[in-house]
Amino acid sequence: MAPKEAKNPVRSIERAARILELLKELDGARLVDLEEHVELSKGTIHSYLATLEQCGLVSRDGMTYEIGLDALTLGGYARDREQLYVLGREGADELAEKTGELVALMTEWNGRSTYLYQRAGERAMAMDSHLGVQLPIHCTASGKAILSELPEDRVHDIVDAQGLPVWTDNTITDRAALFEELESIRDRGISFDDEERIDGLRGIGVPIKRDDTLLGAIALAGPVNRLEGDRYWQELPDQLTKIKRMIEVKAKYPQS
Amino acid sequence: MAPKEAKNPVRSIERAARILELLKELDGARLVDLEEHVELSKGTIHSYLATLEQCGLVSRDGMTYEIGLDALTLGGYARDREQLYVLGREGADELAEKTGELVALMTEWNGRSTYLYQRAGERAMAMDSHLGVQLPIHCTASGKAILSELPEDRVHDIVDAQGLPVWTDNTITDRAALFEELESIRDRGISFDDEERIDGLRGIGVPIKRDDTLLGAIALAGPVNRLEGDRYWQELPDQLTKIKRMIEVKAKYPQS
DNA sequence: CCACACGTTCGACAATGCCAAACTCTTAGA
DNA sequence: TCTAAGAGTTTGGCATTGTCGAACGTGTGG
Repeated sequence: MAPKEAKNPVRSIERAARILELLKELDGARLVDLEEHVELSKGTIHSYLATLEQCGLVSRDGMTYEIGLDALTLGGYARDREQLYVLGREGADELAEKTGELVALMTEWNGRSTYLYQRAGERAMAMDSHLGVQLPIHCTASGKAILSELPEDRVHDIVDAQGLPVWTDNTITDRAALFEELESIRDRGISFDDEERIDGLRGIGVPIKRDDTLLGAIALAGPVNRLEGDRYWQELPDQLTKIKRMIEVKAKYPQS
Repeated sequence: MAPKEAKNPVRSIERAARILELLKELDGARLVDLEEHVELSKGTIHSYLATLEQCGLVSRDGMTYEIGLDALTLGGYARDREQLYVLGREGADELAEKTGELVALMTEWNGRSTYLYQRAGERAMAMDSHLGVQLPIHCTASGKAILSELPEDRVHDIVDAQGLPVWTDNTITDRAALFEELESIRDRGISFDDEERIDGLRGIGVPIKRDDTLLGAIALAGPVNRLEGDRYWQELPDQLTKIKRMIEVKAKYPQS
C-alpha cells in the first residue's frame, strides 16, 4: 500500500487518528500521558477526547481514556465486507478443529498481514495476537503467502515502506533472498515460517484468490515441537491446500 | 450512557465520525452518495475521505469507499480490554459446543447491547448479526439481563434516550412493564427473550458481574422450535447459570 | 490546611477547513 | 469521432473554528 498523502488533509482528523493510535499503544491513557506524545496543548487534547467520546470512539473511566466500542462496530462491519472472511471462516473453523492448532485468516493491509479471523483448536498455544492485529509481512507464513501472489512492484513498494526488520535468527532480511523465497512459495503453493518471527513458533500459509484477485491467506501456527517432520512439511500443508481449494470453489460458485 | 455533549467539540471529528457511520450504513459509498447525506461540499468530502484513507480508517476501491481495516485493529484492541471478553470467551465456546446453539457475550454501549464475541454451535442458525453490532436493549435477552443489574436511574436514562420501539408483537413497549420484567429477572437471575425482537427467535440471558461492577451478559439464542418447553425454561438457563458462575469465579481469582 | 497534579473552561487570534468554481477523467450516446 | 454528462480532484480566498495559554475547578496526600 503506497503511503498516499492526501493533498488537502484535514489536520484535525490526522490528529484524532493519532490520538486513537496512542490510546491503543499505551493501553489506555490519561490526558497528561497523551500530552507527552502529541504536540498539542492540554486544552486542545481535552476537546479532542471529549469529541471522540461523544462519537463513541473513545470511552473514559474516571481519568483514563480508552478506545471505544464504536471502533469495534465499525471494524466488525469492515470485516464482514471482506470476502476472505465471509468465504473462509467455515474452512478455518474446520481446520482448527481437525488439526487442533491455531488457524487464522489474514489479509494485506498497510503492507502488513492483518488478522481477519482466528480460531484456536484444542491444543492451540495461547495466542500472542488476535483480531485486527497487523503482523510484519516478511516473516510470517501468511505474509509470505500473500507476497508470493502480489505483483513484483507491489512487493517492492511494501518492502521499501516496511523494510525487512530482524525478528529472529531466521528472519529473511535480504531482499534478493526474499524474492527467491517467494519464487519457491509460488512453486509449491505453500509458505513456511520456520521460527522467522518468534523463536519456537512455526507456521504454514496458503494464499487464497477469487478469480485473479488475491483475497489474502489462510495460515496455521504452532510450537516447533508439534510442527515438525512430516506433519509440518507434508500433512498440514496438504490439509491447508484442501481447505484453500474448498474456499476457492465457494468463491467461484457462490450459491453452492 | 448519557449523551454527553462535548463543550468545545471539534467539528471536523464529528463530521469524520459521521462519514464513517455512513460508510457503514450504506455498505460502502461513492463520493456522490455521501454528498446526499451530509451537508458538505463535494470538495470537502473529498478531503475528508482522502485524509481518512491516509489514516487507514477508510479504504477505497476505484470509486467506492469502505471502512478500512484499521478500524478492526482499533476495535480488536478495545475488545481485548473488555474483561467480559477476556474472562468469558472460553465459557462461551464451551456453552456453544455443548448446546449447539448461538452464544454471545454482550456489553452495554451507547445504551445498546453490543456484541463482544459470538460463537455458533453445530446447529446454530445463520447469524443475523455479529461482532460489534449494537442491538436494542429492551427486546433482547442480553439487553434485559444487563438492564436488570443497572441502577434504576441509568435504566431511565437509557430508555429516555433509546425509547422502547416495537420490533414484534411481543416487544415490551411500556416502561412500567419493563421495570416489572426487570424485577422478575433479578429474582430469577435469568432473562428471556420470547420473540420480542424477531419472530421465531428466542433467547436466554444472564448478567455477569465482577465484584459489584456489571461486565455485561452472556446470552444464547435459537429458533422457537428448538428453544421450547423444559429446554427453554430450565435446562439451558441452568447451563447458562453454570457458565456465569464459572466466569465470575475466574473474575474473582484471576490466577486459578 | 496547603500544595500539587490533573482536568476543565474560556476568550482572542490566526491557522485551517470550507465553498464554489474550474479542471480532469471516464463513459455513453449521437 | 465528437460531445455531453457524470464523477472525482484541485485551487484560492474568506470566514469559521480549532488552538493556545492562562485562569479556574477538583481531589489527594502530606
